[in-house]
Amino acid sequence: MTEIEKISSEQLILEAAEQEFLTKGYDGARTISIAQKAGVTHAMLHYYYRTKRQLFECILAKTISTVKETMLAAMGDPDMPLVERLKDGIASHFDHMVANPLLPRFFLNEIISRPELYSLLYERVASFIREFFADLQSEADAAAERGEIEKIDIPMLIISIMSLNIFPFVAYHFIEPVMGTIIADREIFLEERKAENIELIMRRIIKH
Amino acid sequence: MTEIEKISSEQLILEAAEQEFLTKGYDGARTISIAQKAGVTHAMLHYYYRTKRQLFECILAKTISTVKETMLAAMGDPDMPLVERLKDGIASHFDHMVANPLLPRFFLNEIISRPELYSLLYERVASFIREFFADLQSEADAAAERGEIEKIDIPMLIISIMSLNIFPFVAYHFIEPVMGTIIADREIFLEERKAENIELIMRRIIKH
DNA sequence: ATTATCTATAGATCTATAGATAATGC
DNA sequence: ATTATCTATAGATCTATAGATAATGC
Repeated sequence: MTEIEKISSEQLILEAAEQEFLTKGYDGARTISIAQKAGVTHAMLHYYYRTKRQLFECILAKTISTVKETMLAAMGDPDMPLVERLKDGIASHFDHMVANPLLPRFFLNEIISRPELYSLLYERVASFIREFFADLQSEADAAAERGEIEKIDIPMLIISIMSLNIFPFVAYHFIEPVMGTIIADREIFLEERKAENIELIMRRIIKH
Repeated sequence: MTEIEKISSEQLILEAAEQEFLTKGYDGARTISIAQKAGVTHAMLHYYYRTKRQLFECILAKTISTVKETMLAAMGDPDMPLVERLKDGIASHFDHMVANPLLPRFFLNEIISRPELYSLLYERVASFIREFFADLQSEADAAAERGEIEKIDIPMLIISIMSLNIFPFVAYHFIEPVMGTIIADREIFLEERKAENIELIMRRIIKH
């Protein structure tokens, strides 16, 4: 067999499952559809992953590690000056959204709205998020003290950044037709949107 | 019977269905759960609404009219000066979110991700949204001409406002633990959040 | 006489498994 | 000998309906 044909059924099922779960959610996903997409019989799915739930958890694990990478990227470089660091973090975070446009909706629906899953995730990231916030806040306080920026509340600022960066991907289907020709080219729109988000946050913190 | 007991089964089912569909979505909703919540036998649900789908469409109609009201409120008073009008519109929109916190997620998931439902809704609101945008844009251009505000692109500004106002409700369960004590009191947080969103948009358009 | 409600069950749809058969790696 | 795959079907879960019975408004 050539290398190209060598993609295992196990892998094909995983990829099909990712697409199915990310677009339809756990409840809406069908194991039969996954098997069809993967081009294998339905029984194979159970052979490799036993249950729909276990297959879902494999996808879940993938998304959680992607989200962690995104969070890390969004933290920017601690050695940069605060304002540059923020610009950089916002841009990186936005780029991660572009690379994984289906993740936000999936994540908000399947993890956050299920207390058992969410508390599990939360335990893993809580401490390092708190550290990150404390770090940023002290830098922000120092910069404000020096008169470089407005006095800002970091948690509030982060919520603003997340709102601006994530919402367009959760609501893209809504935005697209309403905005009309402005969104004719998705790539151009996303570049403009990224710049706009940075502009908004910069104007919020720069002294006037 | 007293007035209090007089709530019809038909109405009880509708209310239970609203809660079920809004929290679990169409796929996750169970007609049995709805009947249990309503305190009637399962057969009653089919007696009044025939199918799960038809019951869902009743709820859908309610949410669509609520969303329309929200949009109208968000447009603010056309007779006000632009800056005041925007402040007012943002605040009204946010208040509508507070009053209907489950709607954004439901709307984004159940309507926007289903092309057939979305195109139906879109046809109804497209024209009056376009009018609204054109109106705002010409006012914004005039104000920019007079040097009162920055030159702004209205569709982009609206996306920013929607992102900021809607995201906290889609992601509240995520925000709550991450932000920790800041969100100890939901009402206070939401008031602060509303003020912050207005501040962000104002700083974006005011000349510096 | 019409409307509302209940019990019991059919029907439809998915997930999961059993058991036989084919393919593969030592 | 183990791993992969297929067919056929069991099992579980929901939605929907049939048909009998009770409540209600003229």
